[in-house]
Amino acid sequence: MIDLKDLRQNPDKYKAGARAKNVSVDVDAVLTLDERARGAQAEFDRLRAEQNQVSQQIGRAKDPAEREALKAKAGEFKPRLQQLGEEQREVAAKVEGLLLAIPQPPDDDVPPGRDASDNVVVRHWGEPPTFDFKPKSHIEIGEALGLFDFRAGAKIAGSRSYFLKSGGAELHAAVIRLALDMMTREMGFTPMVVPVMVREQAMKGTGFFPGGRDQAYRVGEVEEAGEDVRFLTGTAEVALTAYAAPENEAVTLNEVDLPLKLTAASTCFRREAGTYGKDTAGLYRVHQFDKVEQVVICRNDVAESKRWHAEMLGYSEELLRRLKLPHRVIQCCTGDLGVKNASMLDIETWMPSRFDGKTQATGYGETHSASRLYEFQARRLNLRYKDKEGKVRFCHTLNNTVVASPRILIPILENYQNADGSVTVPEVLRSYVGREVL
RNA sequence: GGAGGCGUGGCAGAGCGGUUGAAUGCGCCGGUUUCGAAAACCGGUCUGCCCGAAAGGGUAGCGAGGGUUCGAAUCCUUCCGCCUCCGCCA
Repeated sequence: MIDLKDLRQNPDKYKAGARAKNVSVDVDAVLTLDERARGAQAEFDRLRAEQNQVSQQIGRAKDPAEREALKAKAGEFKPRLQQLGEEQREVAAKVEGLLLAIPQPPDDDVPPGRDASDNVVVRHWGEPPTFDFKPKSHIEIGEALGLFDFRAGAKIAGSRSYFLKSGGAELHAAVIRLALDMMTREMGFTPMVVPVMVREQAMKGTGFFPGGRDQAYRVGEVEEAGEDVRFLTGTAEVALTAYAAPENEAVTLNEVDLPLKLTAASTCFRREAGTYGKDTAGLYRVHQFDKVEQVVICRNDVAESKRWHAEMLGYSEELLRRLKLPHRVIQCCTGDLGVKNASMLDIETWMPSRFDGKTQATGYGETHSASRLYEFQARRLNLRYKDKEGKVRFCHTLNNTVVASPRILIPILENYQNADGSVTVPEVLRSYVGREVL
């Protein structure tokens, strides 16, 4: 949610922002409607003030006849007030609806571009390995070693489903555990176990709805709101970010409480609607996976947000360095940001099976995504804190993947494969897996 | 699944149709007092929107939404949450 006041003052900023993000919105329509809503509100307030005065006289009046006369007088305000109230409510709801769709303008440091092809490589780490044998894909490796079973997955749960087995399941648990341990023991994040089935309000508040409604699985038998309907989250970001937000208007946080550094491993559910035919084989694009997510809720300070963004990106890079997986950092261009981000950096990890043998860029697959949202989510969630001067302000929120598995198993299996078909377990995972070779 | 109760400011807790943004206590901030502190005393202490340069004023808000009424924290209604008892299941 963007700031309506700011939209009034700087409409061009938001028009340009939407254009840069390839989102079409009618900013002027919002402003026109907003003006109407405020007009109705102002008149309502004025009339109401008059009515209140008369009403208070009724309370004080002793003489019954006088009371009746005053009642009649006060009653005259009613129809007009009702009409104005209705108009105000109606128009305000429309404004709210439109406002939800207006994207957060990209930050100045985001390169302009149409889509993912205009993203900018920021840095590389590690050299893609060369093999003196014909390297296999993770699918071939895993099937040969009995690490997973796609046929059973499809039979039991449909396409894009899988079973992890023995070494595959162990490797999966190991990366999740490694990531959690690093974030909590070394980076000072608070470990959380969070709901993955949430109310619509949490999805809206974190900015996934209304835009991403078709990406979420809905749980519950009844259509009507309030009747046991929940949504499965596609990331722990939803619960972790909404965690600190009160359901009422009350301020819960104080500046000294910030920053909140939260991490959670959670199962993530994604419908992957509109991706038919894309990455259909293997572990790359699946409906259900586990992910360790990091969320930071900090003070309303652009410089601090930027610092955290870089910091959080660094944690994920650190994990990949420990796993010794070659990767590169991508600054997403304006057109690739989505509605809610001010800036987003992805990490892509080397996956030999994706490499076309010619263009190196083809060998990298997305494994991480670090978002900087400023007030966007906090406004929707009403996530606020009291600063040192006692002023109530919206928090800033950020999030980033620490690791998502089984997707991360693709680079692990493919980069660590041996000529004999076995896979060497990365050193940092050995204590978790309990052996050196799969 | 059935029956009942509850939801008020940072916290505790009154109010149950009339000038109540809301008594009282605690906490917090400022002041007086003190060599300093405690205690005591005095004052202040919510948020959104609108008007205003500001001081200030108007309006809305007592879990959330809707309704009744000249007027609602107080009545009705739907939803959300919590608690107690019974049933069911672990």
